[in-house]
Amino acid sequence: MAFANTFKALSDPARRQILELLKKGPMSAGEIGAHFDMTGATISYHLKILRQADLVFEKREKNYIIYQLNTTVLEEIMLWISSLKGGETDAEGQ
Amino acid sequence: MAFANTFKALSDPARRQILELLKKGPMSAGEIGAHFDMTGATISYHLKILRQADLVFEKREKNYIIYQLNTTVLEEIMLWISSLKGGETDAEGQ
DNA sequence: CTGGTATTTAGAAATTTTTCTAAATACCAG
DNA sequence: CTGGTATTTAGAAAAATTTCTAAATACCAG
Repeated sequence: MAFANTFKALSDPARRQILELLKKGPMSAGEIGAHFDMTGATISYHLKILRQADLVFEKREKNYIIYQLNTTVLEEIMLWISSLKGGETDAEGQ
Repeated sequence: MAFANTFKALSDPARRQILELLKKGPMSAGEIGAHFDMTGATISYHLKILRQADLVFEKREKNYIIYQLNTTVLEEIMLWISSLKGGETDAEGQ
Protein backbone atom coordinates (compact mmCIF):
# COMPACT_ATOMS: atom_id res chain seq x y z
CA MET A 1 0.00 0.00 0.00
CA ALA A 2 2.82 2.33 0.79
CA PHE A 3 4.17 1.37 -2.57
CA ALA A 4 1.13 2.59 -4.46
CA ASN A 5 1.19 5.80 -2.45
CA THR A 6 4.72 6.52 -3.46
CA PHE A 7 3.98 6.26 -7.16
CA LYS A 8 0.89 8.39 -6.75
CA ALA A 9 2.87 11.00 -4.89
CA LEU A 10 5.54 11.07 -7.58
CA SER A 11 3.00 11.41 -10.36
CA ASP A 12 2.36 15.10 -9.79
CA PRO A 13 4.81 17.61 -11.29
CA ALA A 14 4.49 20.07 -8.42
CA ARG A 15 5.30 17.37 -5.92
CA ARG A 16 8.32 16.26 -7.90
CA GLN A 17 9.47 19.85 -7.99
CA ILE A 18 9.08 20.08 -4.23
CA LEU A 19 11.30 17.05 -3.84
CA GLU A 20 13.87 18.66 -6.08
CA LEU A 21 13.81 21.79 -3.96
CA LEU A 22 14.25 19.70 -0.86
CA LYS A 23 17.19 17.98 -2.43
CA LYS A 24 19.16 21.16 -1.82
CA GLY A 25 18.28 21.02 1.86
CA PRO A 26 15.46 21.27 4.40
CA MET A 27 13.02 24.09 3.85
CA SER A 28 9.96 25.52 5.55
CA ALA A 29 6.50 25.08 4.08
CA GLY A 30 6.33 28.79 3.37
CA GLU A 31 9.66 28.84 1.60
CA ILE A 32 8.58 25.91 -0.53
CA GLY A 33 5.35 27.68 -1.35
CA ALA A 34 7.22 30.78 -2.46
CA HIS A 35 8.51 28.77 -5.41
CA PHE A 36 5.04 28.05 -6.71
CA ASP A 37 2.07 29.92 -8.02
CA MET A 38 -0.34 28.24 -5.64
CA THR A 39 -1.89 29.12 -2.33
CA GLY A 40 -0.33 27.93 0.89
CA ALA A 41 -3.28 25.63 1.39
CA THR A 42 -2.53 23.85 -1.85
CA ILE A 43 1.13 23.50 -0.97
CA SER A 44 0.07 22.09 2.36
CA TYR A 45 -2.07 19.55 0.55
CA HIS A 46 0.86 18.43 -1.59
CA LEU A 47 3.13 18.24 1.42
CA LYS A 48 0.61 16.02 3.13
CA ILE A 49 0.64 13.63 0.20
CA LEU A 50 4.42 13.55 0.21
CA ARG A 51 4.41 12.97 3.94
CA GLN A 52 1.92 10.13 3.66
CA ALA A 53 4.14 8.57 1.04
CA ASP A 54 7.09 8.88 3.39
CA LEU A 55 8.92 10.92 0.83
CA VAL A 56 9.42 13.78 3.24
CA PHE A 57 9.27 14.29 6.94
CA GLU A 58 8.73 17.39 8.96
CA LYS A 59 9.91 18.92 12.16
CA ARG A 60 8.78 22.06 13.90
CA GLU A 61 11.33 24.78 14.44
CA LYS A 62 10.25 28.01 16.05
CA ASN A 63 6.91 28.57 14.44
CA TYR A 64 7.97 27.17 11.11
CA ILE A 65 7.50 23.66 9.91
CA ILE A 66 10.60 22.43 8.18
CA TYR A 67 10.34 19.76 5.53
CA GLN A 68 13.08 17.37 4.69
CA LEU A 69 13.59 14.82 1.97
CA ASN A 70 13.43 11.18 2.98
CA THR A 71 15.10 9.04 0.37
CA THR A 72 14.71 5.65 1.98
CA VAL A 73 11.47 4.91 0.17
CA LEU A 74 13.00 5.68 -3.19
CA GLU A 75 15.09 2.57 -2.81
CA GLU A 76 11.97 0.44 -3.12
CA ILE A 77 10.88 2.22 -6.25
CA MET A 78 14.28 1.72 -7.77
CA LEU A 79 14.09 -1.97 -7.00
CA TRP A 80 10.69 -2.31 -8.60
CA ILE A 81 11.84 -0.55 -11.74
CA SER A 82 15.02 -2.56 -11.78
CA SER A 83 13.09 -5.77 -11.57
CA LEU A 84 11.04 -4.79 -14.60
CA LYS A 85 14.19 -4.28 -16.54
CA GLY A 86 16.01 -7.24 -15.12
CA GLY A 87 13.21 -9.76 -15.38
CA GLU A 88 13.36 -11.45 -11.98
CA THR A 89 9.85 -12.41 -10.89
CA ASP A 90 8.09 -10.82 -7.92
CA ALA A 91 8.14 -7.26 -6.76
CA GLU A 92 4.75 -5.83 -5.84
CA GLY A 93 1.71 -7.85 -5.13
CA GLN A 94 -1.41 -5.78 -4.53
CA MET B 1 6.67 16.12 -21.70
CA ALA B 2 7.56 12.46 -21.90
CA PHE B 3 8.94 12.46 -18.41
CA ALA B 4 5.71 13.55 -16.77
CA ASN B 5 3.81 11.02 -18.86
CA THR B 6 5.94 8.19 -17.61
CA PHE B 7 5.28 8.99 -13.97
CA LYS B 8 1.60 9.39 -14.65
CA ALA B 9 1.52 6.07 -16.43
CA LEU B 10 3.27 4.35 -13.56
CA SER B 11 0.95 5.86 -10.97
CA ASP B 12 -1.92 3.46 -11.68
CA PRO B 13 -1.86 0.01 -10.07
CA ALA B 14 -3.51 -1.70 -13.01
CA ARG B 15 -0.94 -0.29 -15.38
CA ARG B 16 1.91 -1.38 -13.17
CA GLN B 17 0.40 -4.83 -13.08
CA ILE B 18 0.21 -4.86 -16.85
CA LEU B 19 3.90 -4.07 -16.99
CA GLU B 20 4.62 -6.92 -14.62
CA LEU B 21 2.66 -9.30 -16.81
CA LEU B 22 4.57 -8.11 -19.81
CA LYS B 23 7.81 -8.70 -17.98
CA LYS B 24 7.24 -12.40 -18.52
CA GLY B 25 6.92 -11.89 -22.24
CA PRO B 26 4.84 -10.26 -24.98
CA MET B 27 1.11 -10.75 -24.70
CA SER B 28 -2.00 -9.84 -26.65
CA ALA B 29 -4.42 -7.18 -25.46
CA GLY B 30 -7.04 -9.84 -24.85
CA GLU B 31 -4.73 -12.01 -22.83
CA ILE B 32 -3.75 -9.03 -20.71
CA GLY B 33 -7.40 -8.20 -20.20
CA ALA B 34 -8.12 -11.72 -19.01
CA HIS B 35 -6.04 -10.98 -15.92
CA PHE B 36 -8.27 -8.11 -14.89
CA ASP B 37 -11.81 -7.51 -13.85
CA MET B 38 -12.30 -4.70 -16.35
CA THR B 39 -13.82 -4.43 -19.77
CA GLY B 40 -11.65 -4.67 -22.84
CA ALA B 41 -12.28 -1.03 -23.49
CA THR B 42 -10.78 -0.09 -20.16
CA ILE B 43 -7.76 -2.26 -20.76
CA SER B 44 -7.38 -0.62 -24.12
CA TYR B 45 -7.42 2.75 -22.41
CA HIS B 46 -4.64 1.72 -20.04
CA LEU B 47 -2.61 0.28 -22.87
CA LYS B 48 -2.91 3.55 -24.71
CA ILE B 49 -1.52 5.41 -21.72
CA LEU B 50 1.37 2.98 -21.45
CA ARG B 51 2.00 3.30 -25.16
CA GLN B 52 1.99 7.09 -25.00
CA ALA B 53 4.49 6.87 -22.18
CA ASP B 54 6.67 4.61 -24.33
CA LEU B 55 6.51 1.95 -21.68
CA VAL B 56 5.17 -0.60 -24.13
CA PHE B 57 4.98 -0.99 -27.86
CA GLU B 58 2.69 -3.03 -29.97
CA LYS B 59 2.77 -5.09 -33.10
CA ARG B 60 0.02 -6.73 -35.00
CA GLU B 61 0.15 -10.48 -35.43
CA LYS B 62 -2.69 -12.28 -37.18
CA ASN B 63 -5.66 -10.41 -35.81
CA TYR B 64 -4.20 -9.94 -32.38
CA ILE B 65 -2.31 -6.96 -31.14
CA ILE B 66 0.68 -8.03 -29.17
CA TYR B 67 2.07 -5.79 -26.49
CA GLN B 68 5.65 -5.77 -25.38
CA LEU B 69 7.51 -4.10 -22.57
CA ASN B 70 9.85 -1.28 -23.48
CA THR B 71 12.33 -0.67 -20.70
CA THR B 72 14.38 2.09 -22.25
CA VAL B 73 12.32 4.86 -20.69
CA LEU B 74 12.72 3.38 -17.22
CA GLU B 75 16.36 4.36 -17.36
CA GLU B 76 15.39 8.02 -17.24
CA ILE B 77 13.18 7.49 -14.24
CA MET B 78 15.95 5.66 -12.46
CA LEU B 79 18.29 8.54 -13.14
CA TRP B 80 15.84 11.07 -11.78
CA ILE B 81 15.31 9.08 -8.62
CA SER B 82 19.02 8.51 -8.27
CA SER B 83 19.70 12.20 -8.51
CA LEU B 84 17.28 12.86 -5.67
CA LYS B 85 19.14 10.42 -3.52
CA GLY B 86 22.50 11.61 -4.65
CA GLY B 87 22.13 15.29 -3.91
CA GLU B 88 22.89 15.27 -0.20
CA THR B 89 23.63 18.60 1.41
CA ASP B 90 25.10 18.39 4.88
CA ALA B 91 22.89 20.56 7.04
CA GLU B 92 22.55 18.13 9.87
CA GLY B 93 22.63 20.83 12.52
CA GLN B 94 18.87 21.28 13.31
C1' DC C 1 -2.90 37.00 27.87
C1' DT C 2 -2.79 39.43 23.18
C1' DG C 3 -1.58 40.08 18.55
C1' DG C 4 0.94 38.39 14.71
C1' DT C 5 2.91 34.93 11.60
C1' DA C 6 3.02 30.16 9.66
C1' DT C 7 0.67 26.32 8.46
C1' DT C 8 -3.14 23.18 8.23
C1' DT C 9 -8.06 21.81 7.86
C1' DA C 10 -12.79 22.01 5.96
C1' DG C 11 -15.70 22.24 2.41
C1' DA C 12 -16.80 23.29 -2.17
C1' DA C 13 -15.67 24.10 -7.13
C1' DA C 14 -12.91 22.81 -11.03
C1' DT C 15 -10.33 19.54 -13.40
C1' DT C 16 -8.62 15.13 -14.55
C1' DT C 17 -8.82 10.23 -14.56
C1' DT C 18 -11.00 5.90 -14.76
C1' DT C 19 -14.60 3.16 -16.16
C1' DC C 20 -18.50 1.64 -18.74
C1' DT C 21 -21.68 0.68 -22.90
C1' DA C 22 -22.32 0.94 -27.63
C1' DA C 23 -20.53 1.44 -31.96
C1' DA C 24 -16.67 1.40 -35.18
C1' DT C 25 -12.50 -0.56 -37.19
C1' DA C 26 -9.24 -4.14 -38.46
C1' DC C 27 -8.16 -8.35 -39.78
C1' DC C 28 -8.65 -13.43 -40.72
C1' DA C 29 -10.83 -17.59 -42.59
C1' DG C 30 -13.91 -19.67 -45.67
C1' DC D 1 -17.68 -10.72 -50.01
C1' DT D 2 -19.54 -12.44 -45.37
C1' DG D 3 -19.39 -13.60 -40.68
C1' DG D 4 -16.65 -13.86 -36.66
C1' DT D 5 -13.08 -12.49 -33.36
C1' DA D 6 -9.99 -8.88 -31.39
C1' DT D 7 -9.28 -4.39 -30.28
C1' DT D 8 -10.05 0.51 -30.30
C1' DT D 9 -12.82 4.82 -30.28
C1' DA D 10 -16.60 7.87 -28.74
C1' DG D 11 -19.17 9.75 -25.44
C1' DA D 12 -21.05 9.84 -21.01
C1' DA D 13 -21.11 8.66 -15.99
C1' DA D 14 -18.55 7.90 -11.86
C1' DA D 15 -14.70 8.58 -9.05
C1' DA D 16 -10.56 10.73 -7.69
C1' DT D 17 -7.47 14.62 -7.58
C1' DT D 18 -6.23 19.36 -7.43
C1' DT D 19 -7.20 23.87 -6.26
C1' DC D 20 -9.33 27.67 -3.95
C1' DT D 21 -11.33 30.62 0.02
C1' DA D 22 -12.31 30.95 4.69
C1' DA D 23 -11.68 29.48 9.10
C1' DA D 24 -9.05 27.01 12.57
C1' DT D 25 -4.81 25.76 14.95
C1' DA D 26 -0.16 26.25 16.64
C1' DC D 27 3.37 28.70 18.16
C1' DC D 28 6.26 32.85 19.24
C1' DA D 29 7.28 37.41 21.10
C1' DG D 30 6.17 40.99 24.10
